[in-house]
Amino acid sequence: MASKKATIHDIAKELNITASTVSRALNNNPRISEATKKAVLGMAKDLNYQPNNLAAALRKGKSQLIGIIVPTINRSFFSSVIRGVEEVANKLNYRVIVSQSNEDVDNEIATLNALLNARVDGVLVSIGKNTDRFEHYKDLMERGIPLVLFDRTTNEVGTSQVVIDDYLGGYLATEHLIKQGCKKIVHFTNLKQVNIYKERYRGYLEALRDNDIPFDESLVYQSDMQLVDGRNCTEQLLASHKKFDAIFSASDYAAVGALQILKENGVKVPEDVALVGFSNEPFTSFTDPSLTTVSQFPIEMGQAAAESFFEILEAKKKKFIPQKTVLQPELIIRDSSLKSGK
Amino acid sequence: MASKKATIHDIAKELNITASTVSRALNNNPRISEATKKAVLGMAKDLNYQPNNLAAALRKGKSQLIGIIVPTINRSFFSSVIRGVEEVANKLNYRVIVSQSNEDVDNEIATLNALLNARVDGVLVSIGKNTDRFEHYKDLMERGIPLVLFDRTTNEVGTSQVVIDDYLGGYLATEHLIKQGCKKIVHFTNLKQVNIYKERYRGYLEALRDNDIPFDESLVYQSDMQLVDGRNCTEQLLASHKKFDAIFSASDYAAVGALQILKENGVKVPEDVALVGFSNEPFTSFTDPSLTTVSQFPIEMGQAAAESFFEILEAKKKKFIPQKTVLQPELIIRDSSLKSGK
DNA sequence: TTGTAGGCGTTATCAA
DNA sequence: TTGATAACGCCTACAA
Repeated sequence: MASKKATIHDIAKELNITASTVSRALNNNPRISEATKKAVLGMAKDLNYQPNNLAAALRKGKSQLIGIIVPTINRSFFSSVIRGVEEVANKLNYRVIVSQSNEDVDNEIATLNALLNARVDGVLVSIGKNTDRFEHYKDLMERGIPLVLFDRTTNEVGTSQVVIDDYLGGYLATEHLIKQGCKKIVHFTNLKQVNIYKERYRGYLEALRDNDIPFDESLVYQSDMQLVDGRNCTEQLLASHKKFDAIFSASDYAAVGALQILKENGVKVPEDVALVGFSNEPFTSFTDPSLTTVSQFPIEMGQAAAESFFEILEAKKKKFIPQKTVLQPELIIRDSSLKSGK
Repeated sequence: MASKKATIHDIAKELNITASTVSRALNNNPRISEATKKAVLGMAKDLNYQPNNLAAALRKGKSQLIGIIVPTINRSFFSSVIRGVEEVANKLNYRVIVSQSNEDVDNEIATLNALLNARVDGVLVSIGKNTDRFEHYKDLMERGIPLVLFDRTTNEVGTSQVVIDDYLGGYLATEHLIKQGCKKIVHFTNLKQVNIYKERYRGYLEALRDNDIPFDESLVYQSDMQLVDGRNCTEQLLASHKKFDAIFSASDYAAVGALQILKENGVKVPEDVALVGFSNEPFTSFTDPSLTTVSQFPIEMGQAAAESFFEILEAKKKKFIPQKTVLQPELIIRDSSLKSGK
């Protein structure tokens, strides 16, 4: 008896009641007797009833779907964030649709529209590196669709954000290197793009100042912060014959690139040069030496983003004041920065 | 003028035509004049019309949504597969919903039901390690809902599958080690669970036989194949004082664990022991030495899975014969297995 | 080529 | 506590 799917009408017919009653029974509506409720639930099971969320969504004007846009899903950090969102969302009977922008603004807009067409109830976004237009997000706000930005955010759109304290992360990393006795600390960063790097840089500067270490601008290298960029910057660094005893890279990928070049050139890590990355990508514990880095607690970030989303949803009718949730990062100390020996 | 969302009725009203005409214009129905079509498209743009896919889905009985279930999203391999699926799906105006089973059967069933409630048009699944029941998938088949299994599959459910030739992968890896002069090749595997490991093991055996290398069962170590398992197995291996000159680990994670223990014990890789992993996880190019491994072309696998899905969808009315798509793996040779020196 | 009418499955409103 | 009715936005026979 596969036949067709059972609907609330089928249940109603069997029980000689109406669909509205069935609907109420199924939705824990208080205006229903225990007896009929029990009967309905039993019949629902018998008929293997599966609610059609689509119909409910159409009627209610909400889909129980949350859209997430990330630059790329293929990155431990982002997939962990997604996982965090799912954990919270699933508990509240929401599902998650994921799309990638591939760091492209047009793609970001297209994918956003696709999500809207799928009638998501709201969108969580980590904006792409090159995104310089935000009209599509402002539109969203005007249309009253909940929007939460996480990790890579902007203040241009007046909505809730979830970030880690990148400033603190940069500070902790730099301070740690200073405590290891480092005085000439190179910094790899990318100040032209998203805020997160600027904040980490600010932490770096502040830690230097607090410890009376003179800032040397020539020790700051800017790039796209991929592995290959870390390699290139380190090669330039070595070729320049500048003195340095540490590198704080605002990206784990660039840090690994640095590690490779240093080793290839016989520079010992951490003995000659201490090294710290940022993000706690899984591979940082696999390198030799393992890489000191800063954990951003991606799962917690996802959870916080989801919670922010639901807060907006709750507050929809009242006026809502956008919140900025700031998570604390943690320095994960591994071998690449431990001068004190084993 | 934010007001409410425009519907086809709004467009119709503006143009003094009916909603059905608008619908036809919007859906490239041939029964429409070029003139009205142009007018409708123009007005749609003016009113910033966004189609309500929900309503269309309800009416048509299909949602343009594909559900994907993976053991964990936080794994380069799986997230790349998802990306591959997205590429194909998005082109055909389908969206993707992702869920994780976390390697748990009950979770797998729950998540499957959630996807069905979201009225996905079909499901792509990589089954969990511990999944030993398949009724929920058989149900799916009976209900005529397209199902495609990928990577971790089973033959218990008569549906299309997409896998790589794990046997060939195991063969290539082992053969490569033999060509490097290795004769005592340890194998890390997990034969109690999913097929993929059995196939890799079969490739290992066959390569040994083809090259007249005697098989020594005591060189096969079984575990859960995580990093820590690789460490444990390698410690046991060293403690046993067996002679060996290579390790072929059916998982990159276990291979990295092996690499760590070997180095900690002063065993040189590749000079003393050559090492090959499996999956081409990104970190395999970051280790020192970089890790020889087998690429499974996850993006291509995702694309193939999506294509299989659409084939089933197309053929829905006719009888459909399940297909097994087998992708060819590729050996990625890096430093960890190159005895011939730099 | 266009219009009419009905319904996809559910829920909200009103009345009983 | 339950029933009747309409509506969410769209698509599709069928009729014109």
